[in-house]
Amino acid sequence: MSKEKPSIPKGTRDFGPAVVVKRNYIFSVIKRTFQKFGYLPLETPAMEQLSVLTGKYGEEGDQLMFKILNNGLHEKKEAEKEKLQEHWNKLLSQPYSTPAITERALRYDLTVPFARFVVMHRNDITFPFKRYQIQPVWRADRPQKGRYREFYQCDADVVGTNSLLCEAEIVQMIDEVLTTLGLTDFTIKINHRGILAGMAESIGAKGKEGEICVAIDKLDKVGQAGVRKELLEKGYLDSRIDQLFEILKVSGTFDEKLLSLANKIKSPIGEIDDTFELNEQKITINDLNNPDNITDWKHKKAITDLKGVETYLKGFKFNHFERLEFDPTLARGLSYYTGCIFEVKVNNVSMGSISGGGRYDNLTGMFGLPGVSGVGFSFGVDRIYDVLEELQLFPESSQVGTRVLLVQFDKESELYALPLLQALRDAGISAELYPEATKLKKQMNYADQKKIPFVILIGSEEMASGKLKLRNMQSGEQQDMTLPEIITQLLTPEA
RNA sequence: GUGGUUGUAGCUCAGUCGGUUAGAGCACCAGAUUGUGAUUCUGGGGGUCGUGGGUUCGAGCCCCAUCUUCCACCCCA
Repeated sequence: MSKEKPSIPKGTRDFGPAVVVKRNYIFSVIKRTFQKFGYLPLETPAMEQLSVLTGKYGEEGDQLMFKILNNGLHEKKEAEKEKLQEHWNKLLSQPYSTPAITERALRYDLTVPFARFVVMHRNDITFPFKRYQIQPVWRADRPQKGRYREFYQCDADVVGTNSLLCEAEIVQMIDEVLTTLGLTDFTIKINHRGILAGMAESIGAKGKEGEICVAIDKLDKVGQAGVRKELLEKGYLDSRIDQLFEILKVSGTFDEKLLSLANKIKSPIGEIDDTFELNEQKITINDLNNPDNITDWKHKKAITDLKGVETYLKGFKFNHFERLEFDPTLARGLSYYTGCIFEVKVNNVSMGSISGGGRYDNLTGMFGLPGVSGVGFSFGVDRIYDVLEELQLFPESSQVGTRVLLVQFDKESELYALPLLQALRDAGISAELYPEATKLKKQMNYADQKKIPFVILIGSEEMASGKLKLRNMQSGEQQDMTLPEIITQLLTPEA
């Protein structure tokens, strides 16, 4: 007999019945919306080949990946042991994984496996291909609030089209899901990798938008002073940082911000590229609507993409523009995004982003299928759950369960109850019979604990008369009724 | 990966300066009540004080290690 206390790995959780019911409610809202927009379900294995995943999420991602130890390692033949030892030493000496030790890993997100799927089945699927996927992913991150090592993502992605219609629909889906869940105060932030690249170039840091992004993404957290400090440490000059803040100083409506930024990043201030002609032409709102009028400038696409998304949304008569914010400081790290990027924040709750996504032009290219652009986003269910719990937004109706419990007294009443139980179930009422003829107190208590709203008592009197005793557990009222009457009553929605 | 934090009954937590047999509320079980839950009353069970070492005559309390929780970084859903 082991005295060992059972436990589960760090950052993982069990979900009890009450929690699963609520989680399923969230899943169902998300699924319904995805399907409404024409996305179909897909599932992929929990583990992928390590080679499929490595290098797709940057250095950090590679480190946070759960790698799977090859099986049979302890059974290797004597002759191979020395070689194996070598590999182990290599593995222990530095962050390096050898195929002799590990060649599989748990999936880190759903987008890369999806790209892998698309490439593998390129001949079987019709493009544009729209799929949604709701499965757990694993990251060896250190657990924190809203941060787990095993968590669910709900992805919707479409590959095989460049159309900004997809981006616009993503905004709509986010808005619809969160609104349906009862959330009202949230912000869908949108930005574009081209904006970030343009800002980097404008301060003479072409190609280094990575470290600039990491810094400015914290603007709302540590303020200008904090960002300045970080950039100074990275070797940027004060004057350059001033330029950066000047560019970021945008305000007003979506269009006003876009226009302001368009003029600020149209021409690099720093390290002038000889092949690039300084464009003094002032961009106007008209130019945004007819971008062909503008002579080409770097990162024009970022501006016209964002404008295009807005135009589609206006066409949809999207009426929640106050929730859509163009935020040039939004800098999502995932290394594969190339176009628009999204992030969603619920306001006035202590929780990071609950959704994010973006367009990626070269994910399938990494698997040998170039020229297939894709865009997608993901909901973090675990975080949405915490937010709904904090705001007490789970509806009572989302709590499903048994509606009526049959209480038995002895073998005779148990047998008598069986056809009744079946009839109730046939009528679509979730019903259960207490499986033992124990004391009434115990059976009633069971109904109470499970919050079963009705109990049917079947004793000798009831069997003799055919009138069953239906007890309302909330009010305590009971009345004698025939089975058809009971079924009618239970099917009537509560007033 | 860095810095901090937490762990005592199923749950939430007390536990004084290191000193006898570690407590409370809730929950659970039984009875009051052999055809009635939630309310009331009475009684009961339940602890290797996260784990492993150390200091001490003596450790829930002090020291070290380790695991876990939560938080801030890095990064991210």
